[in-house]
Amino acid sequence: MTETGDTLEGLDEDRALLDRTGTADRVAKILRDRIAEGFFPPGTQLSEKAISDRLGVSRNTLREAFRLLTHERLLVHALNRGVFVRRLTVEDLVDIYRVRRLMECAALRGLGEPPYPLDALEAAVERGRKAAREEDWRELGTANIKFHENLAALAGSPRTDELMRRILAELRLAFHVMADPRRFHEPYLARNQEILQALRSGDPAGAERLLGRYLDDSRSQLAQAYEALIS
Amino acid sequence: MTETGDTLEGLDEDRALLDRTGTADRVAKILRDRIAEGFFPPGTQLSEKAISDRLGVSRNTLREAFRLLTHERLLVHALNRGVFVRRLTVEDLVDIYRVRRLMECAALRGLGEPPYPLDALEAAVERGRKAAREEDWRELGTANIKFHENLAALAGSPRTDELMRRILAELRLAFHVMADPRRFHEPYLARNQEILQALRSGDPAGAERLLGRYLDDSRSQLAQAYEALIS
DNA sequence: GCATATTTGTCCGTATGTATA
DNA sequence: CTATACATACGGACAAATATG
Repeated sequence: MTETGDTLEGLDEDRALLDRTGTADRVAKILRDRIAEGFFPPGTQLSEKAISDRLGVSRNTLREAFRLLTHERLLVHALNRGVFVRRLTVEDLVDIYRVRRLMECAALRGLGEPPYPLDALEAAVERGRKAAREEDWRELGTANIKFHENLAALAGSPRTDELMRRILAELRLAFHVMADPRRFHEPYLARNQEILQALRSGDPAGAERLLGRYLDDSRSQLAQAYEALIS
Repeated sequence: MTETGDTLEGLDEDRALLDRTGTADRVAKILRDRIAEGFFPPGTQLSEKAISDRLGVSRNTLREAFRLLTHERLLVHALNRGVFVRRLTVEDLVDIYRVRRLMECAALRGLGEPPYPLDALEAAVERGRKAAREEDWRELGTANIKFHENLAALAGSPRTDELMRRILAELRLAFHVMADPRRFHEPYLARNQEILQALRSGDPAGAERLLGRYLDDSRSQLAQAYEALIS
């Protein structure tokens, strides 16, 4: 039985987007978005033939797209068996939070004198509040992630930005298999606000403390629920 | 079969997976090594036809290898023009050192109580001393890089390890275009030893201070020389 | 600016190897 | 063990873009 068969429906609309720039990159973007929104859940096999037929591109081109996403760790490649949407282990989760703590705290610690460019952080919080009002928990999760992406961006390093994008995209793989998204996203909106407030008042050290606790709590909660889920 | 036979059974599959790496991966490794050793200097165009002919693989396979290396930032891809060995800008250099400072210092700061697992660091220093004795400056540069790779590895995070490997491979692109490699590698051997000594004596904070100065000095020296070189 | 040769982008058909039912 | 489905890798084809004279 193939998990692929039933989940190919919406791809026809994406076909229209296949104009301009490199085909493989465009295909990768389509698949990346599908994975990010949970359309292809972790564990799904992505069949070369099924998808290349549906998207109207050759298998060679699709394979190039697969390579891209494999390097972004969204797919895993089993030799002679094909590619599958990554299934995170608990160890992966723990490591992702280890890196987040390293990078996000280091970004705050490296700040100079206030004021800081906090516009993007304000926007992310506002986006989260709107999502919470509308009870759109997936959107709230995305907004929270955006907040921390922009937090790390305070380091002012393109490579750090890319690393954070990658690692948070990975983390989203875990979000999509959680049963009760509200419980996993709503409490952290207020805590993001606290962090932002500390930064606004020129207290990066305090913000770093809050952030450290935030990450520890989030990791514990997620890892615990995740462990129960995949066992 | 004996009970021993049963417990060893699974290993056969692992062995099979080990030798059976795909052609594209093997090609990528060949090219990666060539680039790392400076055989293909930055700016070189890598022709699809020339290389696929020479290596005896099809163009499609070679292109997959190119994709891998492009994602490792060792190659750049110009649409309809081909792939070229990456040419670092001064901004790239500065950003690489920004990330190094972030990651390496954070790794030291996150250390718990001594003693620490310093074997790999000792080995890297020893390798550097040997290279210095033999006046093999390229090898000394490699040893210094290994030292810092293992320094970051103290964080105990697979993702951090991978990031450091990638970023230090990028940095090597700059090393290869430097005129006087001795001046750029020899002074730092002693400073690595100092850092190691601080760690041995259970003083990670001191090691972090030394490391910070090391990175600042190295960056300044490299960026300055590099700027003069590419202008 | 133009015409030509070269190189890349994309796709196809096929033979072979591999895993799974 | 066999059959089936799928991935791997190759070589060839043609269009499109680019470089060269």
